[in-house]
Amino acid sequence: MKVSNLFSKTEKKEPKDEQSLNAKLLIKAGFIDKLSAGIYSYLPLGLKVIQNIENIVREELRKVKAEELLMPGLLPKHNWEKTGRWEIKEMYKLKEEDFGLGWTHEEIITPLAKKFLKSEKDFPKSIYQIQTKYRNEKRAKSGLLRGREFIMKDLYSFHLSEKDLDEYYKEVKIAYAEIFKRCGLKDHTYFTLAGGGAFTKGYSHEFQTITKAGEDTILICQKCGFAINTELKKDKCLKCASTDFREEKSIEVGNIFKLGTKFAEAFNFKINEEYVVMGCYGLGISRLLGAIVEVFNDENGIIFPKEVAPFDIYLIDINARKQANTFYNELKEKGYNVLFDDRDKSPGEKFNDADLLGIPYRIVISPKTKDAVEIKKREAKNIKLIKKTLILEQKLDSIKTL
RNA sequence: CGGGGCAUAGUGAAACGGCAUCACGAGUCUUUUGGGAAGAUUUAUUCCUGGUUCGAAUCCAGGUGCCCCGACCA
Repeated sequence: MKVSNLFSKTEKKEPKDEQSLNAKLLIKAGFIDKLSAGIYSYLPLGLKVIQNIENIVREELRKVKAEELLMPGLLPKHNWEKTGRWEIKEMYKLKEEDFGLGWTHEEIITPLAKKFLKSEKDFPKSIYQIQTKYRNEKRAKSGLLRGREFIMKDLYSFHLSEKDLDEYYKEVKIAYAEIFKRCGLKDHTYFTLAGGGAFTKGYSHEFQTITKAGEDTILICQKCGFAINTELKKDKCLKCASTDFREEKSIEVGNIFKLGTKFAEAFNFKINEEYVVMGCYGLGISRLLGAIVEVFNDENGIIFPKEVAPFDIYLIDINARKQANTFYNELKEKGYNVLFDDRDKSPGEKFNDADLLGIPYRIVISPKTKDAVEIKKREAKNIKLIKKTLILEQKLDSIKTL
């Protein structure tokens, strides 16, 4: 991709109508555009990151044998009356129509599963979707961290016993940990015990990413690392009984619930006279983008972890357009995702944009560099001179001197 | 849903009740090129509705939108 062909352009100034870091940086860099409070467009650059996150989620969920489907977003009142959740304030309802916009999908997936899962042989089963959700937030805030419209992955599992659910729940927990690790958030994300909200009366587990922009507060056990959401107000670790906690602000990026038989009862979903046991597992895709930006940035812009970055390399030429164009094509042939800044702009402006966009590697070609290129990791201070052939022969990540 | 703040060009800002101005961006042309270049030129129903006034971006009333704090929640 060439910068001159990009749909979006970077802004020199931050938007004045955003206070949160993730929204400021993502708008300034041209990843998203605000339509209304808590409602954003994902521009081509932002969508690339979203798709990278989605693909990580898909790959990890494949490992726990979940199948992907897509349910409607426009949902009939009928289903919600069965569970008594039509009156929940978060649901956007259409005036004079018995429809509402989907904020979660238990009411749709349960009767759908009942239609296809007919006998013991069909269990266990887990299915998920990645979809735009709508929630009537009284106060949308913090950019992508709390929107009225957002992208969410919701996975639902169906079991014939509580024990089987427990086992699957553990598998999903591991898959989630892997997802957050690949998104670069391993050291910032904690498995946390929390309340059940509108989903279950029991406990739920959250994946909480530490950031000052977060709206939750968690207590992290200093002994075993297990965390508890302060909404529960426990005074000792439920895992190791230690009372030594560290308090942190955090944002919930994933949440897993054991729904039990609540929804199976509402829709009379039984196998061999026993209600089906369900689990549900949410993960905020767009919120994750916001959280990543909140965690990884500096005064010059975003610093994307490599697996989610929109491109691998930001290529700049200084009075060497032709050589850069050749190298651009060579890099592409080697499988790199390259963003080539081919604009007639001053080098300083290109350096600034390279930093702002947060692409992991920046490569500069100029008459000075000859058969080498200048290469710099986004977070590094120093520039290295590396031969072109070396970069084309091996993977960038495996070049030790970088 | 309670409280506070704000609303002027694509973006960011200025203008005492008296000609809407500046910077950047974007378009065209010329010259430039190692951390946000230079010149010329083009680029606006001052959020909406009503009121006060000879005259309103400015004052008043109502509305709408956005941000922040609180309550609530992925």
